[in-house]
Amino acid sequence: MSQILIVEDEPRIASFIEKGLKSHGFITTVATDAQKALSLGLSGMFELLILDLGLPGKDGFEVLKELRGQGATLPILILTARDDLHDKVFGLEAGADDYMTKPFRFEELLARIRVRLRTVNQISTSEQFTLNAHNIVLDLKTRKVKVNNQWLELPFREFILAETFFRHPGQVLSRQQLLDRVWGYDYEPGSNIVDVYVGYLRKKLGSNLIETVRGAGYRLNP
Amino acid sequence: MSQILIVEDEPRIASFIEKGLKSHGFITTVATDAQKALSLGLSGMFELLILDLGLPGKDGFEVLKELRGQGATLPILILTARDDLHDKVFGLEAGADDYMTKPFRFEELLARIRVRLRTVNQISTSEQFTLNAHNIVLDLKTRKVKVNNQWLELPFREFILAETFFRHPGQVLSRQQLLDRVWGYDYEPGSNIVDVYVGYLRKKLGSNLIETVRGAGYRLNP
DNA sequence: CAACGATTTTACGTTTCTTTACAGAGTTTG
DNA sequence: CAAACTCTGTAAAGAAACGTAAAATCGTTG
Repeated sequence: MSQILIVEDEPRIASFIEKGLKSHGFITTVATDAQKALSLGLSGMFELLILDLGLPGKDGFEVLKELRGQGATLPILILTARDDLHDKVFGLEAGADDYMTKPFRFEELLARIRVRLRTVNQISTSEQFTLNAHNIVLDLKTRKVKVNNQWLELPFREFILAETFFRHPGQVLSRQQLLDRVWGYDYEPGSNIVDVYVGYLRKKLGSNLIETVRGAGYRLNP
Repeated sequence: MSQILIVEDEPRIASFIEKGLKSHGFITTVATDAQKALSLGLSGMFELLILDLGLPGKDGFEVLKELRGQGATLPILILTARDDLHDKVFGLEAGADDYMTKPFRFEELLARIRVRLRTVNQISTSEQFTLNAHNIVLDLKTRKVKVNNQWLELPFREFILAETFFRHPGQVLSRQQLLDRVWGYDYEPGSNIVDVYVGYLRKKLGSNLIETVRGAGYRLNP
């Protein structure tokens, strides 16, 4: 599977990304400063680079320019804080292939990585575009759901939440897990937004689809 | 009957699981460290593995990865402490088939084991989805109860307690046994919660269903 | 900017679970 | 047999978890 280099100095975020990618079969390496980032990035070992522009001393941007200057061709996906719009624009001009603003949802990072890797490895890794359970079909491309033989479009959050359940049928998913995956890693804790959205899904997809596991979370009835 | 490998270093829990499984006809082996777990897990002798991720030194996770890395295909059911849930968010997908948080009820462990073994031995062991006695029917899937020809939904604890009685008709079940099976193995002793719940069931299902055996416990009147 | 849909928070009602307290039934013992 | 004690039954209070309507916020679009 693909080797991915993560350039990130905040341990919490680095760990968030690393764990998630490893569990999806990627091989990851973390570089915490510009020096390591450069040497590893130029080594040719990696198929994709995730670069946090918020490195201390604005080094992230330098790393990007230097890598491209030295002829590195691997896809580079940059992470920026939301208010650093400025950085974002220059980042793309300086050779980044894509960017995400922090905080971000893990699933979205994954999707963007897949897009970039697919353009590298021409071999389209026969991906699945629908998920189903309980006579319900999720179409991952159109964000539509077939329920009672009727196609219905779901809002963004609702769809991602549904997708998460459908990817882990029968498994108990805690509110925190769902927050991480659907809303992002640093979402305000103590919110009941997961409950609210589970309610929306039950209303639209049927009330016996997602069952409550008291004290633990929710589970897709498989 | 099936051979099950239990990887667990806490003797109390290992014994809790082992006794319960043996009494249900499984053949069990306990491994108390990562080394034994690996060699036994790879031996091909076992049809299912119960793995405590809380092994000393975070070894549990390594064992999981190593087993899958070496090509072990047997179903793996992991146990985690509730507070470690977050840490293990991604570990779940690293090859485990199911997981439970500690403390857990024995009946639930049993149910999950049955599910996993059914997918291995394709021979669907025509499982029973209802239990009945005294003109009362328990529907194990919907958690509903038919009494006086009326379907009635029971709260979680009440249902599990009822199920436990129905699975052992005529047998005296001590308060401790019921605590272990319905509430979990480390529930605070000295509580009269079993009495309270027996009271609930009597009120809902009829007062002559469960009889008191003074000084010993309760028994389902068969 | 008004209108709209999506998202998030707030607030509160409901259900489920647990403890507590005490009444009453049963047992033992002097 | 009555007092003392143990065991059981149950009401009620309290706590925790969950569900959801409605208000507030945010972002987009005409």
